[in-house]
Amino acid sequence: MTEKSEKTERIERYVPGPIEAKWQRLWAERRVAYVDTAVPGNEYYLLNMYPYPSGSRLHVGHGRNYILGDALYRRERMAGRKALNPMGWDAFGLPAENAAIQSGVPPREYTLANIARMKEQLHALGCLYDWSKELASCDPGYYRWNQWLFLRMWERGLAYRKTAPVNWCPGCRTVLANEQVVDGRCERSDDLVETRDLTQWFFRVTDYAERLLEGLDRLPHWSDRVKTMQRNWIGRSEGAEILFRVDGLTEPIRVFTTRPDTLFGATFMALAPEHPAVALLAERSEAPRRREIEEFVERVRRESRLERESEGAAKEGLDTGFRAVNPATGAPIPVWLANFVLPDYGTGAIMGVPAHDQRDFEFARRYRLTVTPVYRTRESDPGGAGDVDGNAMTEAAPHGGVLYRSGAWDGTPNGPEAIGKAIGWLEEQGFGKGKIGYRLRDWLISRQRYWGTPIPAVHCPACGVVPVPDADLPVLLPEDVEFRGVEGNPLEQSQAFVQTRCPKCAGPARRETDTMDTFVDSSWYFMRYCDATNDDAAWDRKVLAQWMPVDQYIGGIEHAILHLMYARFFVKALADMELLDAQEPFQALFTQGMITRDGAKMSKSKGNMVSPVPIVERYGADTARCYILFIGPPDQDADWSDEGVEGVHRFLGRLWRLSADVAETTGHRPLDGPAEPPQGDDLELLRKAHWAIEKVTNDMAGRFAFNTAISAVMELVNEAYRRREAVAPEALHFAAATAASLIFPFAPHVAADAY
RNA sequence: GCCGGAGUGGCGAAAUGGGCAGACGCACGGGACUUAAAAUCCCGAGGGCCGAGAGGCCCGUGCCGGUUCGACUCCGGCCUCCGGCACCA
Repeated sequence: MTEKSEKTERIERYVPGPIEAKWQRLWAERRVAYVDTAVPGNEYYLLNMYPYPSGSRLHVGHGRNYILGDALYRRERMAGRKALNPMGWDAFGLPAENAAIQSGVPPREYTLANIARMKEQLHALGCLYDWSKELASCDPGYYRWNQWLFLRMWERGLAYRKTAPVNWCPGCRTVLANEQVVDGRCERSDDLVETRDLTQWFFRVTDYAERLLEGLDRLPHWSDRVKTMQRNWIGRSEGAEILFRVDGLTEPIRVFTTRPDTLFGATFMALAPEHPAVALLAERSEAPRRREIEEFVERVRRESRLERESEGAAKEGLDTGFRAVNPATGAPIPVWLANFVLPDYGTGAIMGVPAHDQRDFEFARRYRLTVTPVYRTRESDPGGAGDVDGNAMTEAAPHGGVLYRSGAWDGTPNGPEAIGKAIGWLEEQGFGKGKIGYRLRDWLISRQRYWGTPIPAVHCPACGVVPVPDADLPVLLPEDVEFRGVEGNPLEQSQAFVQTRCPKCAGPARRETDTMDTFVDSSWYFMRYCDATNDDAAWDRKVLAQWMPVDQYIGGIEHAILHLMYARFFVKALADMELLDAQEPFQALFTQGMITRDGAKMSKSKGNMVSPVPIVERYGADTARCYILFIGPPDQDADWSDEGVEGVHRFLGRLWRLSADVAETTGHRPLDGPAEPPQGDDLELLRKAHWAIEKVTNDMAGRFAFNTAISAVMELVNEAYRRREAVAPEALHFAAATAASLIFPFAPHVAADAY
């Protein structure tokens, strides 16, 4: 081989493997990502949503998430920020338990094995984390504080038990939060969800409904999309609560309505079959009617959520025979049971105004109830003085026109004024008051499963439900449990766990066997990272004050409601307890788009997961990283195809060869020493370099337009490479150095090597 | 039904405080290097029409209108797709 071809050979061959191994080893050895969180100054807290280690393989969607985070993290480091980038594992949850049933491997073992493999893959992608702060929610050192925080919630009345109809998934044999029921089916197993009565633990999220809603206005760096989803979920509506006296009952029945102004048109009342007053009404009825009521209640409750809540479902009702009094007209109105009245919204009882509400109208027509319009418009009343015939209506009249048949409110135009008048009158007369209703319901956190944080409570026959004292934490998950997939919570098998002493009276007692929803674990893990090795407390408030809120949170849109709302609730509740100072957990949120495969979401069960590992093996981590960022704007969904990988790899090869060429001709590597100012025609290349600096800076700041940032560096490299024989070595030197710096956050290994 | 987002070449996509539409990349075509291949490099390309050629003309950012010297971008009205909520009183 001649000397020239040897040089050509060396320069033309970009072999990422050894380069990447070298830099990854150096970064790990030098612990470059380590941050002493107790020392203040120029902090930047970047966070990726911690992964659920359900399988051993990451897919390219995960990859996109972590690469995005790593790129931002490295940019902030380059800008001189003291950047914290921790990683951990959302390690509790049902799949590990199901795997145990199928394969006999204990959930802990299964989970730890998955964590080890996923960690390797993150490492192979060149993602840099401060592993000294690693946490796993299944570690007693973590869930101990989960239990501790639960006890604080309990002390404040924010954790409580109640018997309630709950969503029961027959497949998972556990209850689900409302949020985990999608289209009447279990979000995870897809089974039809049933309703069961169980005594369960709840967090009182509804106490924070208003603040969760208001807080959204102070989050300018969250997308409208996510904020809208949260607003819809909280579902605020203004209206009034009205008391209706019912013959035969001592207590009046409360009704929630957004249209108290139509009270004069309320011609019936309808209760949800689950309404507590229904039992009393049944009790006080004669035998045949009583049986009818009981049968109706039974029938509706047997319907699945899906059947009951689907729009086309027939409106079924039953006249209880009881009469309530319309407080405005003084007239008796019938009290019905109706399947369309939901037990857990408003008060579980409605006033029926068929003339002005389509649902009430349909119900009234079916059961021949009176329809009394109280608004008249010009169309329905051309003469201006006549009556609107309720019997002739074919659908509910839209709100409009002015009130009539409404006593002192007559003539008031439809709108806030009419509603205000009605509320004023109700309050004056003691018949009700203005009220704001929310769709949001309390968070059901009990799970009848093994692989979760045990709820630290003891059931004592003498003292009732007693909290486990802080000093006795953690309540450890027992190991003597077998997973056979039989009915019931596996935790109940462990006698050593279940049989205990009451912390209050020391008498024999039974330990609570419910575990916590894993969304509890993920509602505060970002705070634990800041003080991850603290054995005396969940965190030190002063340390936390330096790092919270998280500066930039990155994750999937699928967590737009559940996780993000619960985490916000935790921060607000714990701030009220003076355990921390932040009011919101995440200053800025970036939700990246999903990567689909032929339009379908990637999932283990569908078997359509694409792993980034083969790309790393074939082309190196830098190519994999740049390609995954290059496929499109990161906030947009993308359908996976690896057809463009070669192009990105060619680009990195050109950059590498360019810098090797510069080193060869100038005797330095591109970033060593200042170059002589280029002159003449070289200015064009210089200008291109400055253009790229500006473009990459703008694209990365706020916009997260990594695809166009990379394309700008491509342009710079292409131009420099094309003209490498024609321009002065100094100009080439400058262009190569600029390109290496700009590409560093995306392709750190090759860039570091070019330095 | 209410709310949010999107619609641009063969494909992924650029360009929005209004100013050359299609940067960058894939795939494609032509060429250089090579015995050959791989690798690498250079050139071409939205569609249509006219021209031997250099080149020229017309059309073109989901549809219809509007504002403007000028619109992918702003305004009005639709269509389609994606996502959230929904018998929520």
